[in-house]
Amino acid sequence: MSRSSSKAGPAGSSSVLSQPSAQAGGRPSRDAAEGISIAGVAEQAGVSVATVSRVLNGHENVRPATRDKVLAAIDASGYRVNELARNLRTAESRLLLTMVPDVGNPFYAEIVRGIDSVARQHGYFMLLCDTGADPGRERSYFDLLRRRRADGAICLDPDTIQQALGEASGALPWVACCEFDPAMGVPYVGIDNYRAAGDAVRHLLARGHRRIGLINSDVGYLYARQRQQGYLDALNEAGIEPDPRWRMNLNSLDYEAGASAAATLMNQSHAPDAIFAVSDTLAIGVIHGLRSVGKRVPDDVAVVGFDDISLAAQIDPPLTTIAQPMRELGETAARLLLQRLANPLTNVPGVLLPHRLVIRGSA
Amino acid sequence: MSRSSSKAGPAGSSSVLSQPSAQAGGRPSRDAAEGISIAGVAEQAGVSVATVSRVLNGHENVRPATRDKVLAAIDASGYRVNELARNLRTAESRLLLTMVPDVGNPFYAEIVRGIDSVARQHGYFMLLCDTGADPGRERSYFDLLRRRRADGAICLDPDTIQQALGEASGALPWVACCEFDPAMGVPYVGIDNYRAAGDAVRHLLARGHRRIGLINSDVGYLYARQRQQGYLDALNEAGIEPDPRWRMNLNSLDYEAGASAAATLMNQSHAPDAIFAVSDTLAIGVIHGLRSVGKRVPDDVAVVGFDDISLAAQIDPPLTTIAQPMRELGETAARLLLQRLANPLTNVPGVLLPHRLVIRGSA
DNA sequence: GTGAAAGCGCTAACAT
DNA sequence: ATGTTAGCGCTTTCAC
Repeated sequence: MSRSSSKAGPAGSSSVLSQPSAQAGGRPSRDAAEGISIAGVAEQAGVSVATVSRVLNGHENVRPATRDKVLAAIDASGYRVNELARNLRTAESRLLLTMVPDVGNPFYAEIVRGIDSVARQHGYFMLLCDTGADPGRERSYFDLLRRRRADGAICLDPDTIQQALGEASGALPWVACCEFDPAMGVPYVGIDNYRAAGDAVRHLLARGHRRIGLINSDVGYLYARQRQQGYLDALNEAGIEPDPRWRMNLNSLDYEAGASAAATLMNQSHAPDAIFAVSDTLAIGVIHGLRSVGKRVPDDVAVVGFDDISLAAQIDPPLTTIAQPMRELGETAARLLLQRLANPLTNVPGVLLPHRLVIRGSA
Repeated sequence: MSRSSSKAGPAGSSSVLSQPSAQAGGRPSRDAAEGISIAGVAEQAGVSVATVSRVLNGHENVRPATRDKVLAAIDASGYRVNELARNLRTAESRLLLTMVPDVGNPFYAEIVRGIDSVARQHGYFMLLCDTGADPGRERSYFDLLRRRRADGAICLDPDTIQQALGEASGALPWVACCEFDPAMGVPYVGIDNYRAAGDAVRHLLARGHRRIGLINSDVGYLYARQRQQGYLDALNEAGIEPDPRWRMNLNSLDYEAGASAAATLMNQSHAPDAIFAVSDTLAIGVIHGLRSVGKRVPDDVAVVGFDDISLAAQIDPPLTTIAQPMRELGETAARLLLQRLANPLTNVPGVLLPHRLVIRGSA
């Protein structure tokens, strides 16, 4: 493995001169024990590399006796396929990448599980990339795809970042999940954020609230802009003029961010009597923040969240929220990607999954 | 597990010529952006592949004019290095893997960030693997390492799973984080779980509690066994005979698991008046479960958690817990690994980081 | 059924 | 400063 460090360059470092190997073409040094190749197995088994390759790949036309010899040699030598080489040959890596803005947000966890399970089911590995919603990091992960180290990718990063990837990336095998702009021409799966936000607000309205605040995430997210519009329109339809002072955009979805936003929101004369937070983590922070300024939930201020992470049911009071079908979102994203991989020419569709209002104690 | 390559593919890639056309402004792309190799660039630039390789790798001895020609050709062709080939040649992938039992547990998020930041700082990519604490999955991810697709790995999975990897894996470049058995001879970083658990229990004792329950995770985790021992010994030292009915082992760290465990625990005659949960997520569930059976925290039952995830301060009541230096844990693990990669021969040490009791409202 | 040999795309000696 | 060329370890025709 790479244990025989390569920085030392060729032949120098590991004094173990393996084979005369006279030729030019400085090979990275490697020690024999670790680095047995298919050729070594072939030699040990007294067959050709082609035959070894055949048994490795389960081809039919190998005599059982031969197969056994090879298997024995593999076993004895502890040989492992070097997939780098295999992939170079087959031009596929069987790796799928999933880019998320924040692995710490529980919302993504279930989605990721969905992706992972269908990927694995189809013989792919899914590897998670934490981009921190940073364009530079996003870009470098995308390069992994561009440079063939992964076969495909699923991106949950902000719309604005996706756009910045450049037009060239449109040809790459990736799909957008949860955060997507249909106009971008990339396959996607997500929910109808506009309508979902409207549903949340209409629930609050039905409960008799009129001064409804919105705690939103960064406007770099298209979903944030859509949910805001849903919020605005629902209010307008109810004949309510939305007060700009009831709205906040946060660049973090952390609990703390929600808590201090809530405190800020309440610290004004005409404060809201209900708050719609676009993420459960935010909403949980909001409840905490409300409590810290002496407000009771839902009596003084009602709170509605978004996502329905598992924690939502556990806090006090249990959170009323808009549920997203997270597992399915992930599974669908993976299927879309696999579909695109299998046939690069077909036009993979965008799909919208249903959301659902879950009424619990907070509103 | 060797997987025979699926039928998907190769034929498809050649027909890529007539690709997207989806986007407007449809100037026919003058090259099959997919297929160009270093040889193509060399040809376009009128130089040899060696020269192209030189400018690609920033070598000195290239005349500026030549370099420019090459750069232009690269630019015009949209060429990207095929890292598979590069890696095959250099025998390193610059990929680091991190295996976690559950990406959904917030405890791991900060650790992962720590790993990621030092990895990136050193020119490595860190990719996350969700093993679900499943031996099979763990094993297959480990194969990525074994088969050279990653240069190194950091494992946070249960001790029992680590052991099952087999002796051969001892030679592989990986380190254990948070969950480790010094006897295994693998570099590690973590905390003193035995002492930390003792500290938690002693705090409860100092608060006057005598019937202290333990809600623990699966015994497959060494840390669970160590914390249980710490709990037991602390009780014994205080002259208290630990009642086995106060102890539970859960195979999940989910909130729900904690909630129902708490309910079960309280549903007995001589119920605990305090509970030590070995994870904050569990503890939060415990508080919820306690509330659902009519117990107040901390008045009726005190609760101490473990980890100090950011949520711990946000719930009601704020959670008293044992803080682990998560970020540092991750950073240290990454440094250990890098160290081992740089010099496979040095004996990388195990390191223990300090924990700390954080007293808040729940106990 | 098995082997010989041609590359996959790249890097690095070794020439020039 | 640049070109030639030998592989890295593997899969896969094409012979036998």
